[in-house]
Amino acid sequence: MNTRFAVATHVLSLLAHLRPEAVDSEHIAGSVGTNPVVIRRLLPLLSKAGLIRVQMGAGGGAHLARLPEEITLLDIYQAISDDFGRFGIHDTPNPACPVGRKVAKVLSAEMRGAEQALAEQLRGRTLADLAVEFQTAD
Amino acid sequence: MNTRFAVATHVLSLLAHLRPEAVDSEHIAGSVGTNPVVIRRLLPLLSKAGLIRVQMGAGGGAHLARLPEEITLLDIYQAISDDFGRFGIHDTPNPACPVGRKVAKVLSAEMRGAEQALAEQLRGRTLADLAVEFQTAD
DNA sequence: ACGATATGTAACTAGATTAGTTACAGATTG
DNA sequence: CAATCTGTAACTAATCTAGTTACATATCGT
Repeated sequence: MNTRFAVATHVLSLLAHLRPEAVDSEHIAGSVGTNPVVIRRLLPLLSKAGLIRVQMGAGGGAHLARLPEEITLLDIYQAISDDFGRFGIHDTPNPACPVGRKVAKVLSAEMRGAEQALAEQLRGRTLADLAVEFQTAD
Repeated sequence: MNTRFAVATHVLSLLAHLRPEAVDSEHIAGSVGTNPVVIRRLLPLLSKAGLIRVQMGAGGGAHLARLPEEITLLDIYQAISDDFGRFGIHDTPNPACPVGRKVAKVLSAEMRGAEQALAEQLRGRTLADLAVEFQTAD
């Protein structure tokens, strides 16, 4: 299973919690429960998306580049998704069949619609919304 | 990549196209461009979901159990999704961390919301809608 | 300048998942 | 009873993910 979205959201929630302090990959990994290298492979993706800033060297680490209310779950989803889409389409349909000839075009349109609905939901939730959830009683 | 949703939708669109004729797995596989066994592994899932009826033996095959306008893409999506979820959650967060302690609960709620938005979009599209797309000019 | 510290990244391993394939038992038809 | 078709087991190859070790590079503080 792909846990990158969960780990990325965990990391950013942690950075929001400790803001504006810079946190190193070992500390983050301790909270996530994984290896620091797994975190260090994730940080460049979040950095390129403009969600965090990372500093190398002694005293370095990662911190949020924006306010928690300005980072949506869609930002995170897009940052860790290479291109887009978790729906795959089979690649060798039969062009001699009326269905096979157009299935790629028809299905990709449907999948775009589905991804769009997913994206709109994620766009409506921010790290600040999640922070409230983290603070409620168990 | 997971192409089961695409293949399942292809199969059902083909059965809608050839309705009410029963189609065997070899014929279906010829349209999809795969091995008949791949299709035969899919048919029981669609059958259990009540989308098709399958008959063994000579002259057998699969045919739609409902009208195309009564089969939604959500029906298909749920039929082929073992339990649920395109999102995975990492399994060993640190319970000593305020974020790690609640991350599974908070994230699963967000993921449910995202899946729900996806489901609502898929619920609004039927095999009959797709049939129109298959019939438009190239 | 230098030593300590932290990221970025390559390389490798193990495990899970997917699709494809062969083979065959069981069901159904005529 | 012979032909046909599904259901399913077993195996392979390819791909993906996470975890791990190792190290080059960058940065800070003294």
